[in-house]
Amino acid sequence: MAAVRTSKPSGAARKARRRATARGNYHHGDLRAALLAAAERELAENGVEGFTLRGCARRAGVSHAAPAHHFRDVRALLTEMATIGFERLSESMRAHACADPPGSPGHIAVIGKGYVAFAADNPHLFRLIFRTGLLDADDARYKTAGTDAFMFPVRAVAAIAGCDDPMADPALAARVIAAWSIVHGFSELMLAGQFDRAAYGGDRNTLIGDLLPRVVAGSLAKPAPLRRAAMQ
Amino acid sequence: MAAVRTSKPSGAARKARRRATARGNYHHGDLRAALLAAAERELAENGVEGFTLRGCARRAGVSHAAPAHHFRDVRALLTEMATIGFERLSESMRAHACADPPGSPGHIAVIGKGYVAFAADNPHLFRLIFRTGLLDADDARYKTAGTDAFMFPVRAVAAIAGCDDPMADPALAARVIAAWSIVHGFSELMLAGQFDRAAYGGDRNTLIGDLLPRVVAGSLAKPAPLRRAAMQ
DNA sequence: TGTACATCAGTGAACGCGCGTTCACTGATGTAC
DNA sequence: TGTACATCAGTGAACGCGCGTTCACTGATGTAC
Repeated sequence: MAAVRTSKPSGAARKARRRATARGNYHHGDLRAALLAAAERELAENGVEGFTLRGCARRAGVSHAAPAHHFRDVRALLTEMATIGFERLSESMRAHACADPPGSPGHIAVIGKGYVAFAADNPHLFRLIFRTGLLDADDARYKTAGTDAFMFPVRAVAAIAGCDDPMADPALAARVIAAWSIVHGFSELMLAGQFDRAAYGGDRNTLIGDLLPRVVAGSLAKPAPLRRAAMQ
Repeated sequence: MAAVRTSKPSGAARKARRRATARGNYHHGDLRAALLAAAERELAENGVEGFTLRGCARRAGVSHAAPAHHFRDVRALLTEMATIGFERLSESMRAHACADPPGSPGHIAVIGKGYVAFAADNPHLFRLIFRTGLLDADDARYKTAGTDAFMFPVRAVAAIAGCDDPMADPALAARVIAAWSIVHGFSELMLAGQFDRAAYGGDRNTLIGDLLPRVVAGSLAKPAPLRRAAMQ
C-alpha cells in the first residue's frame, strides 16, 4: 500500500521537518501529511468503526489536541481520506487501463480489474469512500475526485460506442451504470466475505474479464435460453 | 416497511402483554419483540453509526439495563437484525419472482428487481446485512439466512441452464456471481447517492430488466464493437 | 548581523458526553402442594 | 381454592471507558527593522 500523498508536499515543509528533527521536535514540521498517513494505518487496522482522531494523533506521535490545527474535525479528516481514496481508485484504473487500448472491447474489462484490485488492496479505504453519512459529501474536492473516477467507465463506453457523451443516451448510460454496478457489487461482496459462503472459487479476473465486456458491448439480440452443454 | 417479526411471536407472550398492560407494566410481556421493532426504528432513523442499545431501550420504553435479559450484547441484537434483514430480502425476491416463471429469461430479472426494491425500501437494514465486522458472522441463523438468500440467483440460473448445481460449473457460477454483483452494486451505489453525480435518470427496473438477463443468459459469442447507431 | 516581536504549531489539563455493562434489588408471575 | 416459594423480567444506580472538543499556555519560527 503506497503512502498517503499530501495535497501539497511543499519543499518548505520538508525543510522545516529537517530542522525540527535536528533540533528536537516540538514542531513536527509536516504534521498534516503525517496525520493522513497515520489515518490510513488507523483505517487499515481498525476499520472505519474503530477510527478515532485520538488514535491518529497517537500514531503520529503527537498530542490528541494537535490535529485540530490541521483538520477542523474528524469528519474533515475522513473526507480528506475519502478524497485520497477516490484519487487512488482512479490511479488504479489508469494503471490497469494501459493493458488494453481504449475502444477495444477489453478496455472496459481492464478498467474493471483496476477497480476490483483497488478494493482488494485497500478494503477499508474503499468502503470509506462510499460512506457518505460519515463525510462532508458536499466537499468540492471529494466531489471532484468522485466524478473523476466515474469518468473512467464513461470514457470507456464512449470510446467503444464512438460518441462523446454516453450519459446523454439512455441505452449507453445503462451500460455505464451496469459496468460500474457489476465491478462495485463484486468488490463489496468480496470484501464482505460473501463469496466464502457462495463457494465461488473462480478467479475474479476471469469473471470481470469475460463478463464485463459482454455487459457493456454485448449483443442486443434477445438472449437465448442457456443450456449447460452450451457453456462448455 | 413491515414490522419486525419475532422469531417466536407466541400466543403466551401476547397474553402476558395484555395482562401486563391491564395491571400496570412492570413486566413488559414481549420485550424481545418490542426491542427488535425498536432496533429497526433506531436503525432506520440513526443508521448503523448512530445505533445504540440504550437508544433501543428508550424507544421500547424500558430501562437501558432491560435488554440484557434478551440479548447478550449489542452485537447479538445487530446479528438478529441482520438475520431478519436477510429473511426479508429473501421475501422480497420471492414476492417479485411470481411475476415471471422460473426458467424464463425474465425470471432472473424480477428476482433482481426484488433485491433492489428491498435495498431501496430498507437502506440501513440492507447495509447492515453486509457489515460483517459488526456482527457475529458465525452465528448459525445469520449464516443460514444468508445462504437462503443466495439460493435465489442460484436456483434461477439452475432453471435457465437446466442443471442442478450451477455452482459446480465454473462458467455458470460466474453467471450467478455476476448477477448477484450487478444488483448488489447497483443497490449500494444507489444508496450511497452515487447516481446523483452520475446524472443517471434511467429507471432502475429498465436497467435491471434489460441487462440482467443478458448477463446471465446472453450470447456467448464474442461481443461486437458497439456503435451508437446500433443502440437505437 | 542582531534584536524585538508577531505568528504558528505544538502541549496537557479539563470538560461533558453517552456508551456498554454490571450489580443488587424488587415486583410480578407461575407452579407445586 | 389458597399459600409458599422459585423463577423471571424488570429497575436504577454505578462503574469505567474513550471519545471530540476547548482552552490557556508555550516553545519555535520567521520577519521587519
